[in-house]
Formats: sequence, structure tokens, C-alpha cells
Amino acid sequence: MTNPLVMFLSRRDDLSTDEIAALDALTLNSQDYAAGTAMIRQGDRPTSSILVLEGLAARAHYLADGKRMISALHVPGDYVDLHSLLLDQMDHDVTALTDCRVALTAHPEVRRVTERLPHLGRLLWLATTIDAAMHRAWIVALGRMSPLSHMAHFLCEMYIRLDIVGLAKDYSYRLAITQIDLADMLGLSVVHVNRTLQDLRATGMVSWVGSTVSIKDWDGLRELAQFEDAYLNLNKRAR
Amino acid sequence: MTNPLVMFLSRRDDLSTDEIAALDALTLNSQDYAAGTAMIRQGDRPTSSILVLEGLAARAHYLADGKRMISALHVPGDYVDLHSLLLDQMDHDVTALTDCRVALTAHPEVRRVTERLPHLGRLLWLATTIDAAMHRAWIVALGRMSPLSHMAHFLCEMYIRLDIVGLAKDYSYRLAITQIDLADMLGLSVVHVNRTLQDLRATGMVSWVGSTVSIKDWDGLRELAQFEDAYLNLNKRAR
DNA sequence: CGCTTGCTTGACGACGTTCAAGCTTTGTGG
DNA sequence: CCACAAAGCTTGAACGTCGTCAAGCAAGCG
Repeated sequence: MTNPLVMFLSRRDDLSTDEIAALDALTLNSQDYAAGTAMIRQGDRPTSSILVLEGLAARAHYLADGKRMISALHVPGDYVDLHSLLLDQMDHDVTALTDCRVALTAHPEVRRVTERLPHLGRLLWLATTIDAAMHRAWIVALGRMSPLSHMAHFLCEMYIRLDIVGLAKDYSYRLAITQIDLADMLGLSVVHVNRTLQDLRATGMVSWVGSTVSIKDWDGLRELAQFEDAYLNLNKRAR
Repeated sequence: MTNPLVMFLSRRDDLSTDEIAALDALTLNSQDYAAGTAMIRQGDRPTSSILVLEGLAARAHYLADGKRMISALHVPGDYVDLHSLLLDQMDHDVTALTDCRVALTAHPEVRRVTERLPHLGRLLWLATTIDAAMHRAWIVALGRMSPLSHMAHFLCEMYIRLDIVGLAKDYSYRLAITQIDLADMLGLSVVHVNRTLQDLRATGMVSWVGSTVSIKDWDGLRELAQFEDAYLNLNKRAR
């Protein structure tokens, strides 16, 4: 299988064979995490960076009263933890929402690559700024969108992100997450997520059976979600 | 006056005199924006990066029905738009909430510095990952905190961020924003922001008169907000 | 087969929005 | 220096959305 990080980056800029080789070298050591287990815990000071190869991982924040909020969902090709190359200490957990296979790369090795190949270094920087742009899109959805539009926005974003790494087909993709997880991403109660999902299904724009999401009316869903993909930086450009 | 970006970065790592000189060189051209004007508009493809020297700037997103959401507030020392060095196209506005003085640096110049001084390049990268960490903290507050705690969290964050660049004293700082702006940051209606502010004042932990915020009980406010400053990466460390 | 986990439904209450109006402060021009 | 306008703050009342509680159902797994 193709390295999903290569797919992720080459969607945004051309990669040289040198750069592709370097990326492949970064993703040699793989490791598995079962659904529900933590890859990184709050307070950790990771010494390697984690790239998702398969499965879904989430950034989970826990509040004093036990409430949980998920601030980001990571799909294959996402460098979950490039941040920790630079940051002190994790202020949240990274959890496997489904069974995951990840690649681990020791920080010094990542740093060496960014210094040897500055253009590739910029692309990894780019990956973290795309993360930030996604965070902002979530902030907007949390603050000013109806639950229905927010849910639609989430499903649009997932479709594009999964499509980039070859995990969507015919407007359809696997999304094996529970309504509990979804509630913690949308900032809603489980009960309300369930009702919102029913409303969304009732529009006929989306079907979500088992763990398969199928978008039946992309244009309708996009409009409902006011989804503009600009923030995902999908254009191939010299960076 | 000291370059606020130097203050921001040297709080996180030691800077060489070379690096400080380079930063000063990046911030030569200053420009003013009056309160309420846009520095960058949605759809722009900026060719220079913007650093806030004085005043407050916000990332403003507008929805189809005219609703506005502010996804980030930028204070002096914040590189508002380092992102645009790498990103395609702005998907939101950057607006001056108060009168602002900013520094403009052409992108090629920024890039040259990051290649010449890799360590400084990493620190600029760090600045963008701190932005991402702040975004995540906002997501958590939006999704799972009460308006009262959210407001408290916001005031805690502002205190720390302003203090770092020398703009706070004795737990007190200027914050010349309207309740409308605040509502668009917290994802609430203006009416509710007003009532929440009254509740917060009633606790006696904060006074906010005119444009001066004074924190009377830092520990109380921190607890109410469940504020942990880890995400701001305040430790000086080799990065 | 039975337990656990996740999904679904209903009833009720709380929290936050909307609408509408009055008040206060700030700034501007006569 | 006052008058007036504009912007922002504050308050009340009514409504609606969403959360909570509680229970039943469906599906997956040991």
C-alpha cells in the first residue's frame, strides 16, 4: 500500500524521489493500538512522532467533571504528533477510536530530515498549519452552526480527507465511530446527536448504515454545511 | 520598545544575538490599521506575513446568514499570518478589533531566514503549533464548558499571553473589545454574554471596568476555568 | 445464551436565544 | 460647551433548543 503521508503531501505539492524516499524511511517502524487505547497520554513528553497509517485516532481532552471533548479526528496520512517535536508536554490524550496502525519516528530523525531537506521540512510545517486550519473550521462550526449543519460539515470534511488518501469511493466511506465519539466532537449530548442524525438522514442527503457513510447529495450537503474546502489547501502548488 | 516577537519566542527558548537581529530585521516595515478595518480578507493570497506590534486583531469567519465567528484573537507578538507563507488562500478575514500597528514581511524574506537559521525556523514553526494548541483549548471550551467557565478561561488565557509580552501588570490588563466581539469568540448571543459577565463579576474574582480587566482572585478564576497553561508552552527549552 | 455496549425514544426542565425597549457612554459638529 | 447621534450596554419576557433522566431495544461477543 502507498504511504498515506506521501498521498497527503503530494496532493499539495510535488515531491521529489529523494523526498519520497525520506518519508518512507520515516515510516518504517509500525505499531498497533487496539480501539479504545491511548497512544499518548496527557502529561507525556513524547520522544517520537506518530503518523496514522490505518484507523482513526482522536485528540481527547478530559474535564474535571469527567466530560470529554474531542478536538480533532485523525485519519491515515495525518501526522498526529508532529507538534510534539516542538511542544513541551501533551495537554491531552491521543486515543485510538478504532484499531490503528501507526508509524513511530524518533524526534531527532524527523529533525534531521527537515534540516537536510528544507522543502520537505516546509511541507511538514504545512501539515501542522492545515491542522490549525481544520481546528478553526471546527471552532466556527461549534460556535455558530446548528447541530444539523455542523454534522453535515463534519461529514463533508471527512469525505474530502479520506478521499485524499484513497479511502473514499463514490461519495462513500467507512467511519467506524460511535455516537458517543460523535457527541464529543460536536459538543452535544448523545441523545441530541442521535436525533440530529435522524434529521440528517431524513433529508435524504446522507445514509449512514453500520459504519458506512454514503453521501447521496453532495451539493445539497455542502450547502447545508456551508462547506468550502479552501481551508484544506487542496491545490498543488510550490510551497 | 522591545520587539514583542522576541519576547514571545525568548520565553520559550534562548535566542542568539544573530537570531534576534534577524527577527528585528523582519519587523522593519510597520503599518497601521484603524479599529474595525480588515488587514486580510477572505480569498486573499497574501504575499507578506503580518506580525502584530500593537493592538488586537481577530480571525473572523462569516456565515451565509451574516453570523460571525471569531476563531482566534491575536495580541502583540503574534505572527498572525505566518500560515499564509504556506497556505493557498485565506478562508477568513483578519480584522483589527482595536487600532493596530503591525509589521509586514515579504514571504521570500521569511523563507530565507528560516533556511539560513534553522533553529529560528523551528521557533517560528513552534509559534504556529502554539496557535493550534490555543485553537484546541478554544474547541474544548466551546464544546464542553459552561459560558461562565469559558469566559473565565478566556480571561486567564489573555492574562498569560499579554503578560508574556509585557502588557499585564498586577493581574491587570487592557482589553478594549466589545461584548459583541466577545459573543463572537464564545459562540454566544450578546445578551447572554452580558448576563454571564455579570455573573462573573458577582463572583468577585474579576472586575472589568471600561477596557481594564483586573483579576482579583487568580486561583479561583483558574479553578472555575479549569485553566492549565501547559498548552501555551511557557517553559524555556531547547527546541 | 446472557452480558455489555451502543442506539433509540419519550417526558420534562434548564439554559440560552430572540425580540424589544430603555439606558449609558462616547464622539462629533454646531 | 452643549446637542444630538451612534454605538454599546443592560434589562425583561417569551420562546425554543438542547440536556438530563429513564427506560427499552438491537447488536455484537465471549
